[in-house]
Amino acid sequence: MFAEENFARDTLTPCGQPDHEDCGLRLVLDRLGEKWTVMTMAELAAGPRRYRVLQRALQGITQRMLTLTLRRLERDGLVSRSVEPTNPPSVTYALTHRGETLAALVVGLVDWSRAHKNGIEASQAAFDMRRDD
Amino acid sequence: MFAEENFARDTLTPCGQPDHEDCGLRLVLDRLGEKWTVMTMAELAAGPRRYRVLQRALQGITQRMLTLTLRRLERDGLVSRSVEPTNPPSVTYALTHRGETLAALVVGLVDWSRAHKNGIEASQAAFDMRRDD
DNA sequence: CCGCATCCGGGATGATACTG
DNA sequence: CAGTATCATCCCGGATGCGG
Repeated sequence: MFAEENFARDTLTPCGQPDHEDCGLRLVLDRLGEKWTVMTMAELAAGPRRYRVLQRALQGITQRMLTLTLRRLERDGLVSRSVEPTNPPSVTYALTHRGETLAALVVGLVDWSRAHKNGIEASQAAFDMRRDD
Repeated sequence: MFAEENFARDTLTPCGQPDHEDCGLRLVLDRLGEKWTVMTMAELAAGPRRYRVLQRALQGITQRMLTLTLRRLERDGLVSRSVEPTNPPSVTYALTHRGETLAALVVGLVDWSRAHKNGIEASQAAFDMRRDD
């Protein structure tokens, strides 16, 4: 009870609860941690895309992973999937409103990554230097 | 140990394509995707912490994962590690300036997660419903 | 008190082939 | 074009024990 009374954090702590799992963080982080999720959302942030277009844009992704990634995003209500019963069928994916709000944050991460790429690589190199010597 | 466990090997995806700018994104996303990285940064965002304090705060983390997480953050120049040669030794971790700028974005994700937790769970339930029928 | 090493399993990822 | 299905692989991360 008094063991962890040092909880003066107001905004930053995940949830301030003993159990961090239920703050919903994992719900998002696990998805974001998947290999193609962020890049897929970034691509969709530019506008709706058809399956094949996405596959071409996300160089290196397999059909299986693209389908899997889109399904999970759809399940979370972040992406919508609309089928036009033409021949051959045409499936278009787009961000939902919820997806767009998350995508906005994701874009922040993307920008940060680009801005700090060199610095991070330098830090890593320095760190490895110190170790390998 | 860390050098041989190759951190840098598979962090870069092909991405040699002109259209997509993901190189450097993985550098950050892979780190953020790790299970404890975000919560660790969130905890450190509230102020410097000693090893044992972190372990208590991040309920459920093992020593191995805490050490691994901190090492990787240190390698990226996001966290600093300072040892005071007291007896027993005292090791304190803190966010670097770079780490603080990233932590600010991470906080955005945390807030977003909390705000959308219920909505996401509802979407998932609805999605699973439709599927099971 | 702080940190490192070994063993191991599960799940995410990948490769390939096939279908409406 | 837009997926499924199956099999193989690989790495994260958990449990545990040792060492400074």
